Amino acid sequence: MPKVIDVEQRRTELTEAAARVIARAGIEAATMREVAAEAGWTTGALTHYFADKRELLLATFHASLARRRALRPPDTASAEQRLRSSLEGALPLDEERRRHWLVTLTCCTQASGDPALARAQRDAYREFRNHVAELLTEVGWAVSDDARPMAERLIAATDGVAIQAMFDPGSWPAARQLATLDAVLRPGATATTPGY
Amino acid sequence: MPKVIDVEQRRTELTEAAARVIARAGIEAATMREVAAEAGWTTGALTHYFADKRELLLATFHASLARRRALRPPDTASAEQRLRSSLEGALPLDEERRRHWLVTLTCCTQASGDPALARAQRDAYREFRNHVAELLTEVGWAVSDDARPMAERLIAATDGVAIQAMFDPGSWPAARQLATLDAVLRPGATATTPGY
Amino acid sequence: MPKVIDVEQRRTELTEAAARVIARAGIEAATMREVAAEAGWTTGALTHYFADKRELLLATFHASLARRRALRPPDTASAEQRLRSSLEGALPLDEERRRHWLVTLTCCTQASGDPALARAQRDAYREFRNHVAELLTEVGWAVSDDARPMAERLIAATDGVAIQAMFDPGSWPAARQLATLDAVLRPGATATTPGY
Amino acid sequence: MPKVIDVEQRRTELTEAAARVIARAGIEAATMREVAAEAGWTTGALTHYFADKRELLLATFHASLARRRALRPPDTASAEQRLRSSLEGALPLDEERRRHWLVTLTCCTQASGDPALARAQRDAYREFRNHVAELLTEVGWAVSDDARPMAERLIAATDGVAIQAMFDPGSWPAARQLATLDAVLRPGATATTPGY
DNA sequence: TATGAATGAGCATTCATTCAT
DNA sequence: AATGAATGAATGCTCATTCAT
Repeated sequence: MPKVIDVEQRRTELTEAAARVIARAGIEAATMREVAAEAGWTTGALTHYFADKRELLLATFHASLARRRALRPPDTASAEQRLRSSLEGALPLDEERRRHWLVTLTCCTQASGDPALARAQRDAYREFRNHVAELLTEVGWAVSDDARPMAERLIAATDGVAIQAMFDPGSWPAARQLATLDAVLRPGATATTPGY
Repeated sequence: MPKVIDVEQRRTELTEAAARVIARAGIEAATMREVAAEAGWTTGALTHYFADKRELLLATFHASLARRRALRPPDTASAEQRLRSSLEGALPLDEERRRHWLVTLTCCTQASGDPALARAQRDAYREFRNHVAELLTEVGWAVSDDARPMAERLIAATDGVAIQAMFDPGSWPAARQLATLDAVLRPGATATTPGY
Repeated sequence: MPKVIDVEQRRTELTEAAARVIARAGIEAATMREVAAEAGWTTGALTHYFADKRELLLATFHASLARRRALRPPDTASAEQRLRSSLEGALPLDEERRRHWLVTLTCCTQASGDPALARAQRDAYREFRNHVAELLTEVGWAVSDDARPMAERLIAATDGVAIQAMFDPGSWPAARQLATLDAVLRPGATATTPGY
Repeated sequence: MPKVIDVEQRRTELTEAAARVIARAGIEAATMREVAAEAGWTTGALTHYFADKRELLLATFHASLARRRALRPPDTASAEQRLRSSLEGALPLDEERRRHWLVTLTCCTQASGDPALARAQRDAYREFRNHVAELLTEVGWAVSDDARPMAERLIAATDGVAIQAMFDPGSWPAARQLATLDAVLRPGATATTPGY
């Protein structure tokens, strides 16, 4: 009898290696050889777990898209804590989260030519939006129909900070990203524009 | 006497072809052959205007990054109009602006491994931030030190909508993106969260 | 005690699977994986019975070359019947015989670079020639020195029809191949060319 | 302006190199690298003239199939000479003709899985059969309906010798092949079997 | 005995690049 | 200025083979 292998764990090992390579050097550098080397395997091993490169990349993107969900805190936490935590998961506060943003953005740029990828990306986004909307209702900041647009505004404020932090990491250390998120979440938060 | 060629115009032609290919099929599909074909030239012609592929891509990304600036309305318009117009340039309202977002995001994912690209991207972002801050001062919504953080909040709100529109175009037709931008810009705009 | 396996029978199973693959899709398609799958085994099992691919193919070719001999009718039949039967075995009258011609021809094209194969092929041919010559003597159509050239003419007439049937199966249904063989074998057969 | 190249001649150079490799070491050895090296080029050059390997092999087989026709003597020769010459073209009398038989047989073994190849092979055979039939009529050995079956018998006798010579070259030096063809072509040729 | 995980060499093909024209 | 022939180093992928189980 051959060795017993945990196929799912091995696949995760490999997609995480792929994510690291994509984040470090871009999608063009994510060759089968390079990903295999990053994971500590040979090319041949990769093809045992993924029929071809497309399948490897699709799995890598799916894993990255699913990550926001995976990082959510347990339901035992307060709704407000869970809301903040979900949004923090969308900020490039450390190397790992920065990596996942890079993989997500790479996924986005690849999605143009790949309907399956476009669908995965859209569904992951919608799921996140619904999740935030539910938490807003739970917290009591929104009721029914208000929840979705408010979720969109919150996600916009967060992703907007995230994008700026991706474009200019020097201007956006983690503390500053968090402070900005704080200001956005503080009850009675200042309007985007001063209004009067 | 050799033919007189407008070198800059030819380079622009070629980087725009590259941008179209990148937006349509991703950076991996942006081969010298493909870009040349898209522009209606042969591979050899490309190498007359760009020493190698790296230079072509760098020029393509630079052109895309410079675009927000290029689309700004003339100074004859009112400051408020110019502010709105600058921000609208950052929304994927049509195919062209969607294309430029794809190229910008591709640039971002490539910047990890390319300091020159990272610098270009950071500088373009800062220039945009300063531009928005200046307009906010001009409009009278901000004074001195307030201007930059307010510009960041505005850009966050705009880029955040843009990112959502990139991830889920179906949910974000142009009208809805514009309406969201309107709400953000409206004097006395509602806070992100309901506040009091 | 380990299972008792009929090694020879297993080897035959496997070489027949190899022959089917070669006939169906050519020698290039005859990979270890494909042959194993055709036989209903895994690759690893193949290596228990054949040290490597070369050995498997050699055995496959040997088996195919030996086939004309294997199909001969028992000695109890009349010499004339045995002669006809031997020659019929060299015509692609059905799928199985067509398959064996394909394997034999594949063997022939491989023999150029493989002296062992060339020798096996030559010996099988000579054995067949001697067999036909003996039958011709037994039948009384030839005596001593005449037998071999006459056997060669008979084999030429048969193999020549076989080759035409391989090249253009549509023109050579089994009945027509047999009729041609009949004409060749009929006492007082018409000369190849009309002669006088 | 780039170098002017005779594309057809270059393609011929390359298919002849492919034929040499196939004849020398079999279809499996006919890799792009090996064929390119045989022709004195690099792999990249091959792909300028053939879109892929399939196209190269198809062209190689077509060229080999067309060869019998190419070797025919001019129409100025007597019909009998032309008949003999056409049939001699089908005997592996020298290295070159032996090579073409190997390529033809390889083509035959590959045709099973490739309808285009099967068609090319069948058509080449039929063309040859018609050609021989016409010559038989011209020579006066056959009239109308007799021509085709007689052509088939002649081709069978020739191809049959050819196959035996391919299987056992040691037994079939050129002189012996020619002598056998002589006997077949001699007016009043001895019947295949002794008859009465 | 038989499996299938793993290897690493080799395959067809694509690519950026060079260069004679 | 522009071409496209030619190069040779990748690339994704397949393969025969090995070996722990």
